[in-house]
Amino acid sequence: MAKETIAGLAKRLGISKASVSYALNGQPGVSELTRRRVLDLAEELEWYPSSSARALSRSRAGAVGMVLSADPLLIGTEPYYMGLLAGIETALAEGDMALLLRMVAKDPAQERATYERWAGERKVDGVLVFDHLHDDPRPALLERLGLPFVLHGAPDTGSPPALSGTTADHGADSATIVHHLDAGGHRRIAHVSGPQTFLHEEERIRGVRECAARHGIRVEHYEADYALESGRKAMTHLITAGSAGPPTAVVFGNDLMSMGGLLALRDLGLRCPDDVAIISWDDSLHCQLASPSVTALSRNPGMQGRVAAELLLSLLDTGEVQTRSMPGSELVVRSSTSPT
Amino acid sequence: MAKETIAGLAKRLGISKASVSYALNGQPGVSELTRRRVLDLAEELEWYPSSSARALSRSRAGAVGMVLSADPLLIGTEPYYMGLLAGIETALAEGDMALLLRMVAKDPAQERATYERWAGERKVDGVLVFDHLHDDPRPALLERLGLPFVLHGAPDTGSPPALSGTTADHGADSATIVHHLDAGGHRRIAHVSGPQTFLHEEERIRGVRECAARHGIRVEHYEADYALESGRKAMTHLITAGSAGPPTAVVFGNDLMSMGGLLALRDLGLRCPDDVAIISWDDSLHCQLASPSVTALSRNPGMQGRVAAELLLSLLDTGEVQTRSMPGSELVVRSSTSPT
DNA sequence: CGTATTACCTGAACCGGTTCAGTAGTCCCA
DNA sequence: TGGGACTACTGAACCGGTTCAGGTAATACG
Repeated sequence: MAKETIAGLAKRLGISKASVSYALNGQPGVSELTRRRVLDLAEELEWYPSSSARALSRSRAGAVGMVLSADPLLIGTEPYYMGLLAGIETALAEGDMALLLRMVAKDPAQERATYERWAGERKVDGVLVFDHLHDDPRPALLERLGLPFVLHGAPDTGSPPALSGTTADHGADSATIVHHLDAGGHRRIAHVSGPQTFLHEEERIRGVRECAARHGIRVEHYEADYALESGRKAMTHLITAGSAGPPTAVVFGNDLMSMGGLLALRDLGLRCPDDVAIISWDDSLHCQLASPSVTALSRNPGMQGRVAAELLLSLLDTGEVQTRSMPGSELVVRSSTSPT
Repeated sequence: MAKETIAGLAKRLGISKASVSYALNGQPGVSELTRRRVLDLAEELEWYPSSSARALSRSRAGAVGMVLSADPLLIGTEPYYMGLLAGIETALAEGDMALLLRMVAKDPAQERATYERWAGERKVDGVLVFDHLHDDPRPALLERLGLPFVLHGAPDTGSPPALSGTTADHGADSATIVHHLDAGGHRRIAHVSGPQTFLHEEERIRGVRECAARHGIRVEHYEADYALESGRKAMTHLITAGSAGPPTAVVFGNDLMSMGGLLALRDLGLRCPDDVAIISWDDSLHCQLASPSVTALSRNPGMQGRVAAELLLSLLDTGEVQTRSMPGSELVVRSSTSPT
């Protein structure tokens, strides 16, 4: 229990520190016999190498960082993040990396300051970046800081890729959704997206617009901010601010907004799906529990986190910059688009 | 951008490493002039001290750990954890501590191994422990490992407290709930709790039983496991396995089980609250969105996390073992207990 | 005026690992 | 028999901070 050190182990075994180190790290330069003796002793003493000493001499922190930059309110209610986190942690644990988590209010300056600090202190070996923005300043910043990173939801920039990241086929997702609505006979739909500063929203908007055009469906776009209330407001606006007739179906950018939309319908005395159908771009327990239950695109956040983390690990390990596309999302059809 | 070191700064300024270190850490032994020069240069160069070097020489990791030990499925759906995390992170950030997060399946051996590893590697300065168990082996383990910890939901062990932790007044919470049901005229209620291995569940069960007895209310207890399905099963059992008449109100140990209960009622063709009222021991968006919306005890997980983290910080800082009781929970009355 | 005190500063040791250059010893083969 | 190659091992430097035990020089005191 007294804190042993490598020097201590060496003395006990009558060999040098160097040999102990080689033995522990599976490096050549020691006989099998010596290696066994070292490993056995380490186990017997329940000894582990000091992470800080190791980090110092290897100039490697043994940890990756992740800044969750969102409204504290949203963080607490958005199940997507938890799933993502779980996936990330699982992958990192397998690669023997620790996860440093930092939550900041939606404030670019704070996120930036965190990266600068982490890079300066060499506290993390790399970071996971989420929600790629239009003209995102973060890749350039991280590049300048020399901090390796993986961009979750990166643009597909051809090969070889310019930066490491995961890509999702938003066009295919859009098509899945629009096809489903088309099959349901909808001719006037609305798309309530998150902020267009997010690159993936831009792609989704385009995807929906183009696919709808091909099917001769009129689509109205409304920009909101992922919060429950903004979904409610969007729906109210779409129904009451009568442009050329209200939509018969509304696609929401996440589950919370979908819930808001549902509430708005109830307040307006309209029925879902009979009067207005609803689709959520994100599945979660909320969609299952709502009444009516909400048709949703299941994106498997756990898997996404896992893949992103694996990319980062291999980037740190081999320096290999690569992108990986997410497995296609699956549409879970529920009552909100199935007229009775 | 070239990675500066303390030696580099010292050379530039023509002074010794020691002086630079003293200046940076606000320690005596340098003139105000020198201190300013050092700080200015550090800022100009965007220099930060290497965390691993600092950790090594101070023998302090600058991080605290937290093991989230739960079903991956539950972690992803249970909003309580996210709120807790957000609170913890906020407090830690203010104290300049990093948060190391580790998620493991509900497996005591893995949690134990994580603590042993962290202690051995001196990777964290302390840990946050959640969900105090009956005969919890963790305090003794952490004591043996010499790892300071704060127990969230510790028993109130008089003064001076034996270990650092937060306490909640489960008796008062129980009373709040039972009073509300009593006022609603309920005479036969059921309490669907989480596993009794959790100390707080034990206290809740006792609290509900005793308070109900004082009011002449009959209470039936059912042990479940926090999952949606178990709530559903519990409700089904309570209604159909007719003991002396089904309850007119059911208290669920968390929000997920409450949702399950609601689903079961729907399946059984019963109406809430007219046939059976529901109260959740945990508030969340689910309770607000459900139809009917569910009366819930709001426990403010963010605040709880914050307090726990602050306790740990002060324990690490001053070594002071203390307990702090959580601000009382508040009952948010909604439709599920308000007959129309 | 001599000495004790203080303020400021420095060289060197230290934290606990990794790693490089170098030293024996062994084996092999011409 | 001698030398090249290989294996097993070691001492010491190094990573980048912190901290301790002095050492000046200036100031205070009797």
